[in-house]
Amino acid sequence: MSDGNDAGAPMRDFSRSLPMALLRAREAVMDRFRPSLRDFGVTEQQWRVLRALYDRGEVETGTLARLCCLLTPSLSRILKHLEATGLVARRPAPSDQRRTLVAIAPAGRALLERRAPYSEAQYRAIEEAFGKERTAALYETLEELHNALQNPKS
Amino acid sequence: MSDGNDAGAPMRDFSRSLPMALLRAREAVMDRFRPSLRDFGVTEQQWRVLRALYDRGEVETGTLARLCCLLTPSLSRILKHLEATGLVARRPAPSDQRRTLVAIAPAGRALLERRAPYSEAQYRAIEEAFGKERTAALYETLEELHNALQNPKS
DNA sequence: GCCAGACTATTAACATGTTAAGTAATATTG
DNA sequence: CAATATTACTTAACATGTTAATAGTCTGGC
Repeated sequence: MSDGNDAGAPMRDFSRSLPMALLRAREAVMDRFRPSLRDFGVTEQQWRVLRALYDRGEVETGTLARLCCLLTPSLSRILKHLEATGLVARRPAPSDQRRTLVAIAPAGRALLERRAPYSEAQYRAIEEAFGKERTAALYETLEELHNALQNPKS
Repeated sequence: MSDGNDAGAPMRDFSRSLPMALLRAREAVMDRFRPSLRDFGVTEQQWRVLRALYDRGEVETGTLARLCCLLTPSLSRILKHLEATGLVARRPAPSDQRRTLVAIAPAGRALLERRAPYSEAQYRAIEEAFGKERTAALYETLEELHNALQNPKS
């Protein structure tokens, strides 16, 4: 009885679905951020890309995908859009022509700095509603869950 | 200084993004479930719909959307697909022709019961890797975060 | 009974999630 | 050094996320 072959185990209640619980919590958080994203004309994913580039400078596409939790096909389309609107710039890596380096463009930096205060204001509201210490503890817990599931023991 | 108008506040590090932290954790969890979803030929969202209907019986479309954390346009397409493949059944509500009632079909129930053991096995693996108590505590925390953000205080 | 307004579900349009296939450049092997 | 495998990115195809608009249906005031 090792890999799902136990018809006797009762099915857990749907409310005890870990993916659902994480999704519900995330949606509750995102509801606070979506209005200003919409006002500034960027999607959640486009914002993640700009945000990562702002912190990290010029990075490869693959690295950027990992940083933003995006699959490379999605990122490919997103970068095409961001490049067309002048928010980021792409160039081939000098040492390896397969790789692409991406950097935030001045217009992207400007957009990010204009929206950042609205985002920070929502973070303050969330930490006030849920508690600063509990919020910090949740970050820890989520990272530990992520780490615990990264290295399968078998 | 109430609604984002404080250019002096430093921008938080990208690693301290709550949506990102929740998303990373969720992806780590979903990586455990995706293989069997793929094997059984259903998407994550289709599974959520079948799972909710299995527990709740016949429900209205709007209720189902809330239960599954789906927007109604997405659910509309998903139900069209699930109905075409014979996994669910739809009928107009007798009392109100605007509403649609949805129920799981025998084929849907059968699919769900075939995959459930694989899903439960992954839950056991997750609880073993992360700790049964910590997992239970995380459910609590996520629900409380959700509740804290539901009723804006102002 | 009729009609303006509200409600429910769907459709439309564009962006992303997901998996598979394709393309070009680099690394590896014989 | 040539054939092959590997790597990095893109494209393709289908499903969903998100917002706006549409099409029936119901409710309440008249």
